[in-house]
Amino acid sequence: MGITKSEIFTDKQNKLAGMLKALAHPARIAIIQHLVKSQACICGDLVGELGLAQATISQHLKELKNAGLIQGTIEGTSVCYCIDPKVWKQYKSALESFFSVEVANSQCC
Amino acid sequence: MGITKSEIFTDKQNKLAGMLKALAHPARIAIIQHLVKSQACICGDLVGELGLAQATISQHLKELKNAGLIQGTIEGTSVCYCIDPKVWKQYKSALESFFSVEVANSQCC
DNA sequence: ATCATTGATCGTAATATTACAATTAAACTT
DNA sequence: AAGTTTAATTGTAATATTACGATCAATGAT
Repeated sequence: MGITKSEIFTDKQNKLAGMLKALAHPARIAIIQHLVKSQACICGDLVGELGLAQATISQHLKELKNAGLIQGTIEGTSVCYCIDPKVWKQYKSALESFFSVEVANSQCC
Repeated sequence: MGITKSEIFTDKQNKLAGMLKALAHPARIAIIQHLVKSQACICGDLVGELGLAQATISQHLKELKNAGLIQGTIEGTSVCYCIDPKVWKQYKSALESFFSVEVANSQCC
């Protein structure tokens, strides 16, 4: 039906999936990379950099904001976006611990 | 329009987004965790474990298979699924290098 | 005050995803 | 051979996502 049955999974599973989803789009990856590179930046920049319409970028920024990954502060007519280092580290360690499990090296079955 | 404009992003960005997308669902996280725990397992198991219909789980398994994360070998009437350790390590290092960039610790702007 | 700039929001269209019942295909069991 | 079991596939419905034009709200510039 297009709706995820969140209630049957653990909080951790839902949260991890949500984190991954927030970054599961090349535009959002590109935005994050751009923010990292310039350490602080303005939305208008991105509209020039990426080849997407202003409304579309604003939508992606909103998702990243909802995920807590970025913050925006109003700066005159423009908005200054940057990565929230605390949340970034949380993401990093959550994914690290997910991927750090040992996977059997033997052939399947 | 619902279609991602892959052509305007780099291969790396598209690939990374694809990796994240493959895991961006709690059911797929749960499947991976179950496979890790039991090191090798059978689909029927999962239908019992998770509370999803067989068709739905089969669909999620297909996506993980397309992403290269799991392999299935036919074993009589059932299929034995397990994680591909090589691809798993690729994911791990790709995400590690994405998250390893230093993010400014100062307040925004 | 008027105009320009910037970015959020609204409305809409196209496509993708999630979920499941029903069916099918393949291999085992009797 | 007939029936059973297992998992893939098909068809379908509901919802979500992606994208963009148009508009709106807020601030700055003239």
